[in-house]
Amino acid sequence: MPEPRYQRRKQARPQEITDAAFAAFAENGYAATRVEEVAKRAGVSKGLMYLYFKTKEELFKAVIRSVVMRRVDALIEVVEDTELCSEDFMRGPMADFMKQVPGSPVAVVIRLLISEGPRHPELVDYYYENVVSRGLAAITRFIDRGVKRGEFRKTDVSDFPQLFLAPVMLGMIWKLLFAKRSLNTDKLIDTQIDMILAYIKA
Amino acid sequence: MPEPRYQRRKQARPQEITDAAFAAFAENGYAATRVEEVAKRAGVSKGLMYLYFKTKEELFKAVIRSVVMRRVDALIEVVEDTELCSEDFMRGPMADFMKQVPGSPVAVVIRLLISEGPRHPELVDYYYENVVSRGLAAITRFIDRGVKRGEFRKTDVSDFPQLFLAPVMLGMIWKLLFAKRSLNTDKLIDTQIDMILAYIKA
DNA sequence: ATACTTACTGACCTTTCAGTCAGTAAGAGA
DNA sequence: TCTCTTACTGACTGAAAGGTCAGTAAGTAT
Repeated sequence: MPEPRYQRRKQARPQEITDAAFAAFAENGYAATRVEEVAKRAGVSKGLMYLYFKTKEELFKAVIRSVVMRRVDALIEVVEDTELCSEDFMRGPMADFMKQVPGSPVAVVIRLLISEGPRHPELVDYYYENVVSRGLAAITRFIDRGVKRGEFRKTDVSDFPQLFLAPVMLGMIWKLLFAKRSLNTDKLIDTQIDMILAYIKA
Repeated sequence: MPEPRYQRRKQARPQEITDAAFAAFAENGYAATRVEEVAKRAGVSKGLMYLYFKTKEELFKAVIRSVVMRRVDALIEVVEDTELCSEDFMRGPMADFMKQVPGSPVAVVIRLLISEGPRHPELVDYYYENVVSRGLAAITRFIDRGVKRGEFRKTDVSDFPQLFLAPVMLGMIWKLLFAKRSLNTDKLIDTQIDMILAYIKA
């Protein structure tokens, strides 16, 4: 009794392929990754790829979307539900969240968007609407709440929630490019938070 | 008397080709740019490309190096030669320098390095040694000088000159990806400088 | 003018890879 | 057990693009 050459798994395939593609794109980028390589990683034939995704580009979009889907709401929920005072929240859960981004799949998505984004504007829009925009809005709400509570002064910081992202972004890029020149991303983020607090505390 | 079909310009060619390649890579990225396209922009035949650069990859490296060469020393000189007090310097020349980076060729180089860097480690090293490392060192010296003069307190900021780069980096990425969602990069940078100053002033 | 060197051209070769499709076998249904 | 459906395979195709090279003509020396 010969063991079957393959199993039919219509339901599970898309995820499996998407995951394999994510790993491959993460290592080599979009252009340099061959569809056949992804197929191999997914334990599937090249032909099957085209049953589930019409083109390589469709696959790419699916990968981005699948990563985005998974962990958009983490920060937002935490921000809205906390009972800590604003300073403790920033130094605690928010700092933790920020520190964990540079090593996460988000970093890979950013890299892919930087490389391929200009030729996939709808994808960039999608990412902006679903991640960036909502994340920034959450931060702004948090700051304004602090102001309303009398914990923070009214400052420019409400208009530039990007000040929170900046060290995270830098940490990400640093890790991608200069992995071997170590940078203490955690401490960098802590210092930025110290600075912001010193600046806005009432 | 027919006008000549081409001119011989052995001396000038490399620059011309490099410039054309920079423009093409800036628009479409490395992988999506055809060598023939670069040749066309440079007003040259495809064959000639391979007389001056052995492979497309060599051309890529030459492009990065040529951009890096041109304007490394701008910041560093200014930092060393100024006679302003530290705060005025940060709000003046330093801020100006930072604001002008996101729209400069440096941004393109960063984008190319993020996309292609992982497969060209020597190039990343080259960039790190010649730009990043020297830039950071200059900032650190500047901060330490301020401390020595009694203008600044001794803080973590000396260890994280990246705090100055962070908003610049974010501004760059933002411009590359979200060009149409405007962000006032200048004000973002000013605010970061305000924060840093508030944090470190003696 | 003439001969000579070499920067330059452009047609061609070769490889690579996205995308196709005729055929195969897993597994559900009767 | 014997269909019958369809998820799946893998050899193939066509095109795009990196790289080559025999030939041409711009410029130089005599």
